Amino acid sequence: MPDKVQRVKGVNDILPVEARQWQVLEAVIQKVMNRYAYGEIRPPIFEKTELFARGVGEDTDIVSKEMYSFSDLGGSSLTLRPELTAGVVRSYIQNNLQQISPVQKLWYEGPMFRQERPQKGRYRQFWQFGAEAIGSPNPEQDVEMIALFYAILKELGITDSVTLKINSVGDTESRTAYRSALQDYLKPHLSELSETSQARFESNPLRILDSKAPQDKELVKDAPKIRECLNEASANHYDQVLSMLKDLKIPYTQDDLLVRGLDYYTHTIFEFTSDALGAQDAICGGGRYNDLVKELGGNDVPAIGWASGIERLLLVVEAIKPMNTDPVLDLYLVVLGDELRIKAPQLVRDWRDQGLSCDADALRRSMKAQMREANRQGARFVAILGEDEFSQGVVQLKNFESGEQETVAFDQVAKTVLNSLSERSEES
RNA sequence: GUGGGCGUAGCUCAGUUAGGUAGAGCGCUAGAUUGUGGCUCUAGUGGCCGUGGGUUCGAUCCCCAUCGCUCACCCCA
Repeated sequence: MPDKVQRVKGVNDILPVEARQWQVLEAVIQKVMNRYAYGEIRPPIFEKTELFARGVGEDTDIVSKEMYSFSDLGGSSLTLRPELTAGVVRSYIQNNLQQISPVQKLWYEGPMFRQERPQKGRYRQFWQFGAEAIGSPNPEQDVEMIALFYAILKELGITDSVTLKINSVGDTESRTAYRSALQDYLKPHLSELSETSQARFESNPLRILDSKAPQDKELVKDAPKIRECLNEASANHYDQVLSMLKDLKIPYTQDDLLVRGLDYYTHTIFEFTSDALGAQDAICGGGRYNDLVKELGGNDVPAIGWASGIERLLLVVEAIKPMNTDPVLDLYLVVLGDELRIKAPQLVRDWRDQGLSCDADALRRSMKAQMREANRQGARFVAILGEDEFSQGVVQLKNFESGEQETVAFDQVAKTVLNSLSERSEES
């Protein structure tokens, strides 16, 4: 026998049982995005490698070591998207969306690809949904963005196990000032820092703040705070964001050490983490990126966005508020006697056309086996068809919950089932 | 890329104290009930014990390699 072909490392199959959870989550996402007036955008799965190099940043981990890049037949270097902000911005610029409206509120959902070592809640193909609001420089836009994700958490019933961490890196002037202040503070202790942090001292000193090396943490405790270096405009922006979050009663933790890994952030940055997860506890991350549109060749347009990992979010849901994903079927047709089997397709087709979820056995199994199958599929009704019933154009319609059974004509079956089901849902 | 743990039935796992070619529960199939599911009872199906090599009369067990899974580091969703 030939070897079984195995799936690629770090990816997974979403089987029907799990897919039902995904469908519920996706329905929640779509509903909330509609309420917040965000429109869906579906950029391609792959882009020119250059887009991510310029958009995400050459020095980031994502670009320097995690991308799935390849050459196509024409010799272009292409890359499976490792995140989608760069793709959305590219699309915004290329399609002149600014001309349609000065503010574009967009959302997306789809698979992303990063070649990292897999672990719990981190996969090489993973799904993100996210939102980007391009056009407004104002703090109310920041707050709406955060409220948007918070609303999704609320719908899922998991706000209690989630923490919002927030910080500001300010505008370019503030960040430059802070960079020097931080370097001045760290310089005398340079040799005490971890190897990676020493390497970052010149290239990206802010990242030393979120280092997990014990010696770095010790030093960083007394380092100057970004907040203290914000210029007036940046400080005002941030204060207003926090004040509006209080108005909306969205709890947050001000985190002076929060510095996100991507190069493009300015002003507000935030992260939602969950205590229901292991080491990979971030379920949503985002922030303002006022310079990215310009850097990718567009006009000088401010923007803010976030992205959330679906696999991780579902892990939290499963731990905190599991969904009921038992299968449900309106009607199962049980046929007795092989001569009648050929009548089944037309009957179930008609009932399906009339709006029932309906199934029938195609293995010519015994009645007992068909009844068991109906039970397995969560059938709420079973229609039993034998010789006598067929000659009279009727079925025995059995309510699978109560066990009650009545004789119903073929063309009345769907109506009877639908009436009964709608009565039941009104009661509950 | 670095380190730890683990690969035995579709799933969760036991087991070989010290090497003699394997078990349970769940699931699946069927019967008890020849036209009535769920509960119960009974029986059955199902495994080159991840793969390759070595030691041995003999390896699922010991040794080596390899692949895979998993957790953590780095970083991130």
